[in-house]
Amino acid sequence: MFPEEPVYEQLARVGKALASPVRLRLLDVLDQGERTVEELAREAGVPLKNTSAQLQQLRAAQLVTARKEGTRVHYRLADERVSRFLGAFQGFAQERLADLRDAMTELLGSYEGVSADELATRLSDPATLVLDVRSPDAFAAGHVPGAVSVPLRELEDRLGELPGGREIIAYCGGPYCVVSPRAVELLREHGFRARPLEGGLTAWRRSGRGIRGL
Amino acid sequence: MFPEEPVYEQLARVGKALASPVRLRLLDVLDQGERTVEELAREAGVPLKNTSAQLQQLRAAQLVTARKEGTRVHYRLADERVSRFLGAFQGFAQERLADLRDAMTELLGSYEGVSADELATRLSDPATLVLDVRSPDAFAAGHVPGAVSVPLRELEDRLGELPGGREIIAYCGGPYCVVSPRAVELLREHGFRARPLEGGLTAWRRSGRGIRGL
DNA sequence: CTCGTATTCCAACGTTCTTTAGATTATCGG
DNA sequence: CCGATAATCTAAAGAACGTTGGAATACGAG
Repeated sequence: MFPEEPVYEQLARVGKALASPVRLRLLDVLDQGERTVEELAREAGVPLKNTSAQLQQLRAAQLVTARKEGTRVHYRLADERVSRFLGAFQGFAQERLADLRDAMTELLGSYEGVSADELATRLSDPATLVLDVRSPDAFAAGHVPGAVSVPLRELEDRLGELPGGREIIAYCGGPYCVVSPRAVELLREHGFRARPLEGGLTAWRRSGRGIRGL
Repeated sequence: MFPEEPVYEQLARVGKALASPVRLRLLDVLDQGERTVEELAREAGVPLKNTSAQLQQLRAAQLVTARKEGTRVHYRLADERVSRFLGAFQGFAQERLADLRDAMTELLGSYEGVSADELATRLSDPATLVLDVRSPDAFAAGHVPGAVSVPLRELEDRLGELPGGREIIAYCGGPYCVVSPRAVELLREHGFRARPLEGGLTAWRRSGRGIRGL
């Protein structure tokens, strides 16, 4: 009577993949670059067993692919279109749910961010310092060329290393990462001029610009 | 420790809305135009109670809005962006899941369809007949200007009414609607030249062209 | 005011999904 | 070959979701 059912069932497979906060977060981490299961679990704050289980589902929905190397398995988004769709999905959800926008401003504050385009033009400007405030591991896995790695944890102690006068552009992982706004807050309290990169490293990657591994 | 959680929870709300075959089908019907709960239930082949329950969820995710008129409630997609996103979602799922493409060709056959653009140019061509093979109710709710309503059920009996020589473009609801391919099959068996409209009335609507109510 | 219709609310059941513990596999280094 | 590590598989408990029956609401017609 309703032969379309299998088609909608297939469509729902993709929807289901996007239906869990844990999976969405894993996708956001992977959108910064390839990661092993262990790295993913740590960066996303999800128990390892669970991380592995959710990755199986993402793989079944063909959103990620795995590559085995020795004893560890590296996951990555299946291709660039997944990244773009993820961006569209997040944008769509944001324009739709006021609660989501509220949660974001509460989380991220309301610093006017720098766009990926603006960052690109500033890269060669000696009056700008680009600061990667993620973990050293994340930095090693891929970062904006020319960025300096200072994990947020160490930032307060290492303020002396930073040159005065230059404007600092701080970034972290994805569009919902809280780290760079925290860094900007700290920097401004100590008299630096600082702004966060809008959308984090993910936005940089999506804008088609290269990242540099270590 | 991981303050981003509420944000991902909100994102997942939208994902969850897309995680059920029933809801996806309801959205596809609504993408053709406004419908009451009862019409939706009938067109989608879902029990009325369940239809209502699922609509509550779609409303909570702000994908649809309701408008009360007398004793019945008319639902529609919240705005044009929902329709566009739905198209992107379906396209993304199709390019991703081979199983989905298989289910589609099994369901729809492999007639080369007419694009909405092509249909637009053909509308004024007297050598073309545009055939709406959906139910009279659906036709009344909105159709391609100039289209003739012949529900698939009646098509075989009314073949005599159709002019020979003209090419027939048959359409039904959304991209996964089986009705127009069936109609094309029937028409070709009886010697007519016929092709389906790619993506159905939904594609026509999305392409920004008007539809005519009754 | 009462009745009938369209829809929603509430509660309950069954199913599916998430999470985690325990066992298992695969690979590397010795 | 043995032991250690990374990841997965299996199974089971718990939470969330889909579905449906019965009651409730809201409205229009008479």
